[in-house]
Amino acid sequence: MATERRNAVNELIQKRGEVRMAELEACFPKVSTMTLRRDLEYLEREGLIVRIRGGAKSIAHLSTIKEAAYPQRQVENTAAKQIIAAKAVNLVEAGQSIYIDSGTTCSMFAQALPDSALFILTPAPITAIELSKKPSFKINLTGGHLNRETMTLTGFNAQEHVRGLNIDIAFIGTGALSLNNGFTCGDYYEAELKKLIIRKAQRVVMLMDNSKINFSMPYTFTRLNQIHVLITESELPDEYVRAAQQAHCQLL
Amino acid sequence: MATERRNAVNELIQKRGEVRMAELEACFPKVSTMTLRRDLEYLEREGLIVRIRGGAKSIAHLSTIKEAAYPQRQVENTAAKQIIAAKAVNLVEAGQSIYIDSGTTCSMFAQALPDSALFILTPAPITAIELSKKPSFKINLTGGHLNRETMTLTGFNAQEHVRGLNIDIAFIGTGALSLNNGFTCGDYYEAELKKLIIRKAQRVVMLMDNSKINFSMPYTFTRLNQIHVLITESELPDEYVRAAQQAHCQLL
DNA sequence: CACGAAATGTTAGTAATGAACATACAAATG
DNA sequence: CATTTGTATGTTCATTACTAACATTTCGTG
Repeated sequence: MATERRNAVNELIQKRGEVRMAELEACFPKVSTMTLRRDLEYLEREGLIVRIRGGAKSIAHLSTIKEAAYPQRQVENTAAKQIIAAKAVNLVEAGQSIYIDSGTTCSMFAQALPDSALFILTPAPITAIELSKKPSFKINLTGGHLNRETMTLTGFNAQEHVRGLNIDIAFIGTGALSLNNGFTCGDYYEAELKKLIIRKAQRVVMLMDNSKINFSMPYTFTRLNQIHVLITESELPDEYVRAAQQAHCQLL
Repeated sequence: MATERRNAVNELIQKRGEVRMAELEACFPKVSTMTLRRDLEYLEREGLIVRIRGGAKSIAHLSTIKEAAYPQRQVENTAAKQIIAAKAVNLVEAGQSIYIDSGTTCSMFAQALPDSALFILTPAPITAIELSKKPSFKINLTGGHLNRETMTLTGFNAQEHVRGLNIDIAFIGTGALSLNNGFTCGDYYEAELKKLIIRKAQRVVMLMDNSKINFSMPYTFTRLNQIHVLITESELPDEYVRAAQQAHCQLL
């Protein structure tokens, strides 16, 4: 039957992410190349795959949504963010209830988490979708208005939502850090949400790559003395190390 | 400069979604085909595009995330759903406040909506992300627990959230329709949310492809007499047409 | 200025593709 | 029951797009 084979072809592509024509022919020796070609044509029309020269790719595999979501933003400092994510993962224990903020650094941290029993709250739909691939997570989105710039949910509803939950550890991202203004971000509502989370969480962990240092953005949402751990990819400048020590903020 | 041109090529692809080699050559007459080819190769390695025979596509455009999210689901009826979506779009007017349910049919409808001043509430993070590409929309997510099976937000929080909002038109999807059990779906919490929305909305529009007819799923969430419009891709069987007439439900 | 490295251009061979036509089979029609 | 229609498939073949390999230019750096 035609549709059975098509589904089989589709499944194969979804599973592998990408197949060459030759592989397909090997898997389906009973039908001709042309038939498989036509199957691919069909699946492409259905929006399940893209045909590339010599084979086809699964669209699902391609859409590691990052590009879809933060469109114009450059892909910067991936390496640094990976380091930060790796450090942060060690702070989490199975069974905990954690909050993961929006932003690329936090999103990488989310992806680095091992599949274990965790309750995860996040205001980032993209992170939620990524997380949903690991079946042990219980995922909760804050809800509210979706801010296009940051792909973050904010506003009255988001805050209402958070009030009823308990958070063991909050992993927060930041737009900037300066000695004068502390941790700052560019959106009022996001700042408010961060403040609320920081107040509610047992433990607050800030994830920040060093490129954020010595800048300020409009809204201060916390300072070194209110957070418990600050994770960066490498050593901070001396004045920040001193400030952190004074504020009893652990550096990782 | 090489990087400038690459960025320009990338932007062009991101803007158009897809370009043919010939178009690229027309846009960049100063460089050879081969250079453009190498640019595409580079952009592909960066994860920004996929090269297809004869040109390239933007990954951002492809990540019509639907498949990323409903992974295992079989290939179904895209054509039918497109027809339904096209019909439904006509019911919406600028300035309205609408609810868009989760599910592939509703998601296609969402994508078919023209960019106009609309307040849109949805329990589907995927739909929210899709919608965020159209800048005139005000997008609101219900929040709550993310159900992996359906990629839908449900639960206490989602319902709390909805209570405070006013909806002009609700576009609802369904798992099945039968004469005995009415419209049914497979998840208790989703059924509850749908019920609530149907109660709150001024007008209720059901989007359903005909393959859903004559089946039942565990939870009934509404019946023909509670909805105002039922949109399908083609004529319904006679007994359903009669039932709809009796229930004063418009068929489109 | 000279040198190597990177970017670009040129060419030619090849492999993938799609169009056109042919066949087989099933369903619909008379 | 014969005929028609439609769908799925196979086969062939010309076209085209692609890559690899090599040649040339441009650029940056000592």
